[in-house]
Amino acid sequence: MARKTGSHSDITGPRVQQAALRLFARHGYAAVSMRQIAAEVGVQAGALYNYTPDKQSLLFDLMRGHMEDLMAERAARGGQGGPLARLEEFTRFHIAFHLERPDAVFVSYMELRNLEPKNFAVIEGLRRGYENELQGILEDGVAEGVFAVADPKVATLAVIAMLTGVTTWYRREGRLSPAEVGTLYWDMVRKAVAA
Amino acid sequence: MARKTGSHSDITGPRVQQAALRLFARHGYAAVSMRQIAAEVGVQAGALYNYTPDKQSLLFDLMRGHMEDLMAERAARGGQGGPLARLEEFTRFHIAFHLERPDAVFVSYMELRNLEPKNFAVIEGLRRGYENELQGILEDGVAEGVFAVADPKVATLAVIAMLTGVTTWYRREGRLSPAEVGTLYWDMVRKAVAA
DNA sequence: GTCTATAAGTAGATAGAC
DNA sequence: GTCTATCTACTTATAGAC
Repeated sequence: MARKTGSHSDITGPRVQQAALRLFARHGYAAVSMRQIAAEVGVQAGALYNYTPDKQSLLFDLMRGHMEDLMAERAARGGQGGPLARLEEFTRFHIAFHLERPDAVFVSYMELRNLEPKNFAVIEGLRRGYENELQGILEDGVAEGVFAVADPKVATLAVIAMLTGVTTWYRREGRLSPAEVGTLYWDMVRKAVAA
Repeated sequence: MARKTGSHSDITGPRVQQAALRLFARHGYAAVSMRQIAAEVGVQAGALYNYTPDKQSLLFDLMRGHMEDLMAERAARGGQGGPLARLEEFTRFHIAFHLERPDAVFVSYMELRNLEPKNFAVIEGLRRGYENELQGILEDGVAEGVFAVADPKVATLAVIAMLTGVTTWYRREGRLSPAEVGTLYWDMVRKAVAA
């Protein structure tokens, strides 16, 4: 099927997503208007509705896409080796993945409140799946005696909070490379759960 | 000076703050209207302007109050003892203080984007002062050889992110008391920075 | 101190021309 | 596919009666 003259659908669509992500990350979902997004893309507000049924879907699609990327990359790596090796891999992966997508991370952690209940349930399900991966590693390590954590669930949430916090201060122009940051955090995670 | 008949200033004022805090925490600053706050208090929207010059001041006063409470309570305790004792005190204090004020914590960490530049600078200054307390403890411990942290600044931010993250999952009705949570986190912090 | 009424502007979303 | 124009509702903030 030949494309119609003047069709920019395959170009404008991704640009709408990018503009929304950028603006939601900087100012917050509720503070950003459809007109602002349109201006960033370079179209009028009405044109946005060729690419999204409404503003809420724009937010939900961004967050679902981010979480699905996260899960897909985890699945691709698969946990090889013992608990210690898997924990190191998880830690370095989490840091690297999050430092590559600061806007998506920010939106995914800050805008949960602005999801409609049904959409919230979907995102929460994906997040829970990711957390369970880490919890499984910690529980395996405890069973083998290489880790000592009094409460694997709390330890999981504590480690993820620590790792994700890196996005609040890391700057690409700063003194540390993502790999160096990964090493600093791995050192702390390793010791925190050590037997 | 006798109070005028019908004056509720000393009662309504705090109620406005409480309602704003509650609603900002649940839905976000940008998503909450002055009418919603007024409805929660039980007055009309116009009456709110007897207590705040504008919506932005409402947010700023809440955040500044929270940070000043935090700094005041820290100052009152003062760091006695060696680095290990001071770190334990800091950790347990941070957990307890944050679990007592979930709404204020949530607003203070989520709404930084919605502060006007001048207000943002004030809050950031207060936060920096708090972080410096922890960084000083870690640096003292490294100097004495009781701690081993490759990068005290990064370790400070990592520990604070881990501790503050407790507010995202803790529920009063849950299986753990605040003191028990404090002990779980202290165990991880202690090991994470241990020599 | 609180009310009602209102000003002046912006929101999300849609209709129809091109 | 994008535009202009518009609908309806809501926003912050103020003015003036009581």
